[in-house]
Amino acid sequence: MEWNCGNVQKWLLWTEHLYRLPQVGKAFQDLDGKDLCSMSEEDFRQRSPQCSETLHAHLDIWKSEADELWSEADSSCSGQPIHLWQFLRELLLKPHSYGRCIRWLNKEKGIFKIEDSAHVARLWGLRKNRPAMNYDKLSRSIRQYYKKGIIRKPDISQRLVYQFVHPV
DNA sequence: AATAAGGACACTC
DNA sequence: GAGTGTCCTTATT
Repeated sequence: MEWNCGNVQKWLLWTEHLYRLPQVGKAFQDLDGKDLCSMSEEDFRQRSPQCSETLHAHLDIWKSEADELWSEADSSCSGQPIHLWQFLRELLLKPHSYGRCIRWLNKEKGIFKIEDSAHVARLWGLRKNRPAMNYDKLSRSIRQYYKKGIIRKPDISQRLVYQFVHPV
């Protein structure tokens, strides 16, 4: 609801890339976030007959995750390079926003579980501007941390459960 | 089918 | 050269 026309265009660009859509930005040039949110699927159809279904569905996903995704998109504009382990820490520090997709199993020991791998990967992709990010690739990066002593598997290995070697 | 481990290579800073 | 991102094979759950 706070987006200006530029934010809308950025979202469109990202969505085009994600779903390999043709460029539709021009058809939405004059819209800000409020306009976009008030659009029905029929409204989308009038502006972009080819992509209306995809755009409308994807906007629904964003609406349902509005707070968290807005903060991600916002910080990616002026963002410093962030490491994956720092990003995961950030999410874990905000259980109110992210507790449904990643949470501590044992905060003292730094053990955490990724409850929704696709969601966490999507958030990471947003932060890094990598629309093609998924859990396969995110987890590969986590594994790189094993030999660096940043993250490891807990003593009793469980799916989607990792442990920070140096808990805060 | 999803996740896990790690090699290999490309890319950006 | 670091830190991924991408792709892949193989094994495990």
